[in-house]
Amino acid sequence: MTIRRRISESTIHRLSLYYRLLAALEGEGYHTVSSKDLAHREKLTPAQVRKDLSFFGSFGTRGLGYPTKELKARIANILGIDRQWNVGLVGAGNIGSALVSYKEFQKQGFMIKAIFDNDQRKIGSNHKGIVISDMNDMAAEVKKKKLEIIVIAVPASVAQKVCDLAVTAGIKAILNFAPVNLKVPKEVLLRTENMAMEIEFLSFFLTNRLQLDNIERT
Amino acid sequence: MTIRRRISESTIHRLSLYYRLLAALEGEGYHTVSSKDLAHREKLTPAQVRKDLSFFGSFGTRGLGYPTKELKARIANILGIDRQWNVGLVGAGNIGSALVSYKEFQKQGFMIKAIFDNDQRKIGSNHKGIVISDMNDMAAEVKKKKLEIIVIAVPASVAQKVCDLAVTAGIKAILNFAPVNLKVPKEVLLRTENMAMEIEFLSFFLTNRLQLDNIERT
DNA sequence: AATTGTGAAATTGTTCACAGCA
DNA sequence: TGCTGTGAACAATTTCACAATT
Repeated sequence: MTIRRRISESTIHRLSLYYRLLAALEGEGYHTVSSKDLAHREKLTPAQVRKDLSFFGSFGTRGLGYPTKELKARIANILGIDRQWNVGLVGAGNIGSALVSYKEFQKQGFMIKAIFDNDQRKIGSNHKGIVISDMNDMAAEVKKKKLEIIVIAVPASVAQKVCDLAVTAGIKAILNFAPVNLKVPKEVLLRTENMAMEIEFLSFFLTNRLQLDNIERT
Repeated sequence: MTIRRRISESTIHRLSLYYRLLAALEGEGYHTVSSKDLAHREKLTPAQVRKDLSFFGSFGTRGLGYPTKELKARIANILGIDRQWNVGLVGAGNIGSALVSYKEFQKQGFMIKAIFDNDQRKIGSNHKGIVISDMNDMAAEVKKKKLEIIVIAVPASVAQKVCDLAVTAGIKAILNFAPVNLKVPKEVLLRTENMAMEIEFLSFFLTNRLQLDNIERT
């Protein structure tokens, strides 16, 4: 029997949350957790937690809850973070440096195996153990180091060029930190992270003095 | 007459997109834009664009479209980015430095007016024109510099402590880059940006070879 | 007694379709 | 004619409520 169900973006996002929570709860010595435990710490409802998990099978025990370690492992497997990913970083500037030292990336198995830049002064130099390559050698490096994900951390003006290089090199997933809408073929996954948009969100709520849910207008 | 309508997170998020798009279109010389123009560049439907805008009044002209400049100004006003915000940054490490140089912040009116750290070697030194203050002087600095938003860019282990300091200082909006779930009183706005969760998203889709919409299970 | 797993109901969000206007 | 503004229809998501299970 094959069931087709739609998994929403929010469900995947919440799986990431559950994963972190389970790691924390495991550390606190919880051998089992209930949907209530998980929901409570994330301001969600227990029903939603159960529904999210039920998309991928049933691994709880009625009356008891979920086995912490097993559920964590299962979610890691669903998210694909029970393995290592070879990541290439483009841009050895401020954001790039921040990402290289971002422990959370490595902890989740995202290993930065190559750094690219177009600044001749930076190329060839060593950045936390990784020699910086010329952006134009991307295709060769992607092949040699089996890079699977490219993180773009260059100024907006060159981001599309970098993106095109990555696509040409055969990359299938791109995480973009440049504040620009990149164009990619439809088979390439693109996720754009715009930090300004996050702060605009706060600005909107501060301006309208809202409690994150209602607005009144005349 | 007072109408109460729910404005969703996605609507606000899309307003940010429209704002950027309008800025671009204005630069390209468009005096008016249609909902179709806006929708097309963002993979949305024209109806959705119109619906989003209609929450805040009607500023289009039937048959013609929306006046680019006016609509952009109106959205800036709705988002609260037609003014300056005094922002305090906590953490002069990698992510902090990246944010200080992030042009998009200033362009949108988010001015970093103070930087805090707890490293005695950094305190007192000058970082892009801003003298780094002691984290423990936050309350005084918030008052003196009229800081309205605090950006947390410190390691996860000290993030809650920093958050508490900010709340005590009377801050009402916090943008958090530490990969941890902060606890704030309900009147304080909190937005947490977890870069690892963004890449996990890519990992999920790569692992399950999905086209961002369906999953098959047995 | 506690808690899962899941159809059904309720709610929220998106798209349609068209009247109304420039 | 072209395009907005919006109620109505539709679709997706969340919550409810309860049988099933330990």
